[in-house]
Amino acid sequence: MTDRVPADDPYHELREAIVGGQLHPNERLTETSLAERLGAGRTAVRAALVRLDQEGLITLERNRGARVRHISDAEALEIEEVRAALEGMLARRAASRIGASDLRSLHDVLGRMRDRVEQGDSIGYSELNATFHQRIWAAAGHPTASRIVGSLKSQAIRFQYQTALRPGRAQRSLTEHEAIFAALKAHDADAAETAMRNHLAEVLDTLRWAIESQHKTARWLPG
Amino acid sequence: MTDRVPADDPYHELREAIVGGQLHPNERLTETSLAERLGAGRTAVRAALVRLDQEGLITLERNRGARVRHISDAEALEIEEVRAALEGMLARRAASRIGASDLRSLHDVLGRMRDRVEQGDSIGYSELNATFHQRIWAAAGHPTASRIVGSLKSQAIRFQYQTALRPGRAQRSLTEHEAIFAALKAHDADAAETAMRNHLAEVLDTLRWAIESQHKTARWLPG
DNA sequence: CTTGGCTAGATTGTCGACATTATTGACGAT
DNA sequence: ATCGTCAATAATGTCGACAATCTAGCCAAG
Repeated sequence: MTDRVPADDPYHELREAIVGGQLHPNERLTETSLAERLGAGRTAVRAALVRLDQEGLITLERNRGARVRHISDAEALEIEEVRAALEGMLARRAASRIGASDLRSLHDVLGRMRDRVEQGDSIGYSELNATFHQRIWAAAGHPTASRIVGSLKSQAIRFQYQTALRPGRAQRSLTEHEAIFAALKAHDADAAETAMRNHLAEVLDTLRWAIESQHKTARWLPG
Repeated sequence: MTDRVPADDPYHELREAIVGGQLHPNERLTETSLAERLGAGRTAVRAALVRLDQEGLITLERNRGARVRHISDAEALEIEEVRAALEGMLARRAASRIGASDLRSLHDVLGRMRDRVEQGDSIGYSELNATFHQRIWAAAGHPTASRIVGSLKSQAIRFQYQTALRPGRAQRSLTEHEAIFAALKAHDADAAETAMRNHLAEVLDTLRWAIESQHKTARWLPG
């Protein structure tokens, strides 16, 4: 299998490396070494770095080079808040536009999520969770909001699995998703937005809890 | 007021030129001529173009150069929807955090808005309107959301004054802003979000109306 | 008169070299 | 021993030149 990368241009490769966790927060990125590793020229790497900076995945300081951006806990919470607002709107839109085939596909994902909960597979559940939300964005037919939400998601990727640590969270999360699905199936815009906002408010609370409990166990670890 | 330019680097200058309307939608941007006009090197111009592309203000096609991005009517409506969702959240946050001095400043802006309505000065009103909203973003203390909303605003700049064309709109807009202010002053988060969402729903409707009536008068003008 | 291919010009993409700026480590003063 | 200063080194910022690519206009064939 030839590692299917969206493209071999430095931008996408770097993006994958950051989002995929190969490059760690605060890690220094020197243009020449990146150019070497990616088999590209320094010019192309520079262009990629500018894009990633604008996208919020790295920070670019004049004459001081690039680092993988470290998203603070506070910032992660902010991102989650924005997601809540936008996904609430997307759910509302999706409720009135979603078609039968998208509903079936959502129902299928939901079923697989239920399996994962029963098997206690948190990682698998988190990934299906992401899929579930993405299907809703697609059904909403709102490129502008989807783009923004997608960008935010990759910034906060480091926190993706944190919420799964809380005991019993997966079970309740599943219930919340079922409520969202029901509202979408009924094409009830108000209910869909409410259900989505409720769900993401819970996620936000859980994230606060996860960050809090992390601070208790490891108070001054770098990271 | 001496048109305060953030810096003389090509990125900010180009940004100002696009947002300020000196460069028109779909206008071709050639690197050499830009470099000449800005007194900068082609390298710096290229970097600026990459940033502006990522920001959505221009489109950059490989080997085909850059153009000022044309925001379609549909896209403008999408942007306004996202703004509504985000500003609703920001108003909610602002309600619980806004201090006395920010409230005074908001009240002051509101007063000047009232003056403009009485004088029938639509342009002046629109600008104060923008100021009013920006003060709320600042009071919300939410950099992530503020950045996104600010970026969206500059993309949709072309539509800024469109809503002012509707007869009687300014008067009702003023009333809506007064409701927002009252909720903020009372530190009522729910009311603030509701008032802001109501307001932006009205703006969205008015924008739909403006676009509609424009299509009636000039059906196939390029643009 | 229209359509298709082709050439000339213009524009972008890439590379290498050099100037400018930060960082690191050694050295000497206190 | 600690701190401040300064040179050596490494990295970034900028420029110019050349290659690759697109665009516009011309010319011939149908």
